[in-house]
Order: sequence, then C-alpha cells, then structure tokens
Amino acid sequence: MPELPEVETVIRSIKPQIIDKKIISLHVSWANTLSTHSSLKINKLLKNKLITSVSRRGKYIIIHLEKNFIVIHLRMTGKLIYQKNIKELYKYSRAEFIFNDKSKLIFTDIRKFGRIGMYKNLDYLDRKLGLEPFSKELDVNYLFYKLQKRTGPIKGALLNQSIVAGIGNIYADEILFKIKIHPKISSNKLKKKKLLELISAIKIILSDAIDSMGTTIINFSFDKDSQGKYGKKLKVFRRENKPCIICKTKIIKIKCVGRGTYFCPNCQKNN
DNA sequence: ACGAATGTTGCGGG
DNA sequence: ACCCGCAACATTCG
Repeated sequence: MPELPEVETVIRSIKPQIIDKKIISLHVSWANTLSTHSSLKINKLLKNKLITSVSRRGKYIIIHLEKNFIVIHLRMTGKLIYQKNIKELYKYSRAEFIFNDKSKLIFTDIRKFGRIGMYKNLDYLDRKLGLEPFSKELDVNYLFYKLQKRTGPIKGALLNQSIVAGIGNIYADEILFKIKIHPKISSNKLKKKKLLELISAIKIILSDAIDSMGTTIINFSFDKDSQGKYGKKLKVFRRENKPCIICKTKIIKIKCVGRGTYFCPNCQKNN
C-alpha cells in the first residue's frame, strides 16, 4: 500500500517517538517477517542499541542504530504503530520492538508481505534503488539514459524502483495524467522536453502528497489511525467512469504492466 | 459463492 | 539488460 509519500509520513510520525530510545528486544510472531536474520541473531545485534535516527530511502524505512541499520518495508498492508503504555493487542501484529522505557513499536501486517531486515550499511539499498525523486541529480540526462534502452510502457519505468525510487501505482497514474502521457507509451519514445516535464511532475505530485500526509484508500494509516488526505486530490486513480477534471471525458481503467491503471483517454493519447 | 482484484517486490524464464 | 508473469498472503468486491 504505501508509496513514498506514505512512507515519508510514517517516518515523520515515528521519528520523534523512537529516536534516542534504546531497543531492548524484538519479538517476532511471524518468522518470515525477518528477511536477513533469525530472531535470535537480530536480537543479539539489537539488544541495548540506541536509535540514532530514522530516515527513508525510496519506500524503505531505515532505523539507524549505532553500528547497524534496521530496514523495514511495509509492502502492501504493513503499518508501524507506536504504543506508549501497554494497551490493545493487534490481531495482525507480526513483530514488536520493545524500548527501554517500556514503550513499543508494533509492526502489523494483514497480508504478511512486509519485511524487516538488518544491515551494516546502506549499500544494499543503494545498489538496488535508483535516485530519490527529490535528488538534484534527477535530471533529464539521467532519465534519458535510463529510458532510451527501454521499450516497455512508461508506467512500468515509473514503477521500476531502480530508475526513480518511491513511485507506486497511485502516483504513477497521477504523474502521467499531469503531463498528459498515455501509460502504455514506450519509455524510449519520450523526448527530452517531455522528460523535463516528467521530472517536474514527479517532484510536484510527490511533495503535494507528502504535504497531505499521503493517500488513504483502503489500508494506509499512521499514528495508529490517522488518515492521509491526498485521496481527495486524486485526479485519475480509482476514478473509473468519473469525468476528467480537464475535459469531462470518462476516466477509464485498463491493465498496464499487470496493474490496474486509470487515465483519461482524451487527455492522454497514445502517440 | 467464488474468482478477481488490492497501494509491492523478488524470482524465474524468455 | 529488459520484460513479463507469478508467487508471497488476507480480505473485500462484484
């Protein structure tokens, strides 16, 4: 579920709550949640370690320890809930960080796709992921270089985390609508002038969505049950059969790179 | 009632 | 290197 704006919202909400706390233990109730270590091993590495920072890379949440990094991916339905005083139990709790002051960070995940791993540095993420959308290095030359050899649909390129990190299904559709590009147009067909618009749209849509604290449609929430407000601003995503806000043509839904894809067939022509 | 779809990623194979 | 289809899983929708 969460894309970059939702992940950014989550880290902004949990950072002040967990920074400078010491982790006592990590209790894992669904073993596959751990992607890199056994529960025993990760607990040895975590025990009494201080959280020095919390950050984000693409859609990954990074909890900085003194020597290591805990990396969390929420995938479709993962949530992080900070719990100050011992209270409710969560049916879908998969792992719980226990801090020195008895507070907890609870990782819940209905579909069990979310993962928690631990790394000595962030090379693993940097190798796998492309540029951050707000990076100054994200320019026309970089995008052109990445797209020129690709013949697949531009939407697939936007969803590809090794090009620009953090865009998912919602924002890919919104970005393409903003600059009137058909989602199935071949990636290498875009001229440099259009790539300049694309970069600008990526930055604008994502930063607007962050300002709205993300999009809540089905699952996303932060701070336990706060909802993102960007859902109200969506122009095409999940607006099938509703009028395009520009031309009143009905928004249609198709399959593109295996994903439900919404666009305006009049504003976003395939040529 | 049951197959399809759901905001993601990693894998295998062409 | 790229691209596609599928699997990982639980719930909701038509």
